[in-house]
Amino acid sequence: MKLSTKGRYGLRAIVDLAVNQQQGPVSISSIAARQSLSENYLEQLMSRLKKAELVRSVRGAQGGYVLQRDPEKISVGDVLRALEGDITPVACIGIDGMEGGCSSAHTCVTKYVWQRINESVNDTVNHIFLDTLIHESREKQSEKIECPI
Amino acid sequence: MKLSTKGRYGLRAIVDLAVNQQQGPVSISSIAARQSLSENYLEQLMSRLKKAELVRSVRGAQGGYVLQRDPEKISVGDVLRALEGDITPVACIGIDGMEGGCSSAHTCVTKYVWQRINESVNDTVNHIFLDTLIHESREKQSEKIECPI
DNA sequence: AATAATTCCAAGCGGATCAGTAGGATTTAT
DNA sequence: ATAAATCCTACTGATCCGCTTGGAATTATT
Repeated sequence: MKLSTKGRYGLRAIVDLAVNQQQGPVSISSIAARQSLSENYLEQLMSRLKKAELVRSVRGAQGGYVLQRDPEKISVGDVLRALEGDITPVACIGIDGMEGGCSSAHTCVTKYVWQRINESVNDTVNHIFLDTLIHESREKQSEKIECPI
Repeated sequence: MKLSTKGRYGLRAIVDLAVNQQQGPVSISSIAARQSLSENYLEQLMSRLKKAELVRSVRGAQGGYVLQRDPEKISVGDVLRALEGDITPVACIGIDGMEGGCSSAHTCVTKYVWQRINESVNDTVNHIFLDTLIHESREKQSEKIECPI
């Protein structure tokens, strides 16, 4: 029931990107440095975010990535689904139609449970947007700077 | 973000157990047969449920397992935690105190997200109890029997 | 035009975890 | 005494995770 590093690192990365994109495209190397992530691995995560049309890339020197939508229009759910592929708790909920090859889908008692879990997770991640995380990030950053020690 | 087969099979198993315990202890072999599970594997799952004091075992011939509490007092959360060990979405939420060894816990922006996901999953699984699933199972069973074909 | 900075792409790889097997020891109803 | 059951531990094959490697393509800067 754990989120993989794709989701964990990737969300941190896109928040970092959102916070730092004022001065133009944000490079993988700068995100990796600030967030202590492997550049090569992060590259693969950005590729997923791009494929999901959450970010846009600028190639060549001084290139990098920019958000493709306003932060208030990108939900954590969008980001996690782009990174993890499918965040349903069991396979039979995720795939439409074939129900994950489960032969007893219509008599399956526990399916009710998995659906409820799935709904509650979706409700949560679909209603947290990047702008909220950005604001929180800015506050924490200033806390850091104002630290008396 | 997937539940392992421990949680999936185990919940099915304990519901099966609850439905069939009227005539005395329910054996692993009978659960395995009804639910199409490996006996040896199921044995390991029952061992976890026993360690968590959700079921009680009766050894020897005609032995098996019985629920240790009333079905309305066993939540799906109890069962899943017994089987999966820890159903928090990321490690830093689960372990008290040390926060999973994360050095930047107090400045971590995404932690807010993981906490919200964790709360919503817990809210869901802690409020579904076995008696609900038992009733549903009985209904589906009778549907099956009444099937015209 | 050359260089350096960058994204893009595909393949490989060690380690961990999962799902299940195997084999036997112990308990107990019949 | 036997058979039916739980109990316990160790092993194993497969899969996935997290990450690395190596290079090709693009483009701003000099």
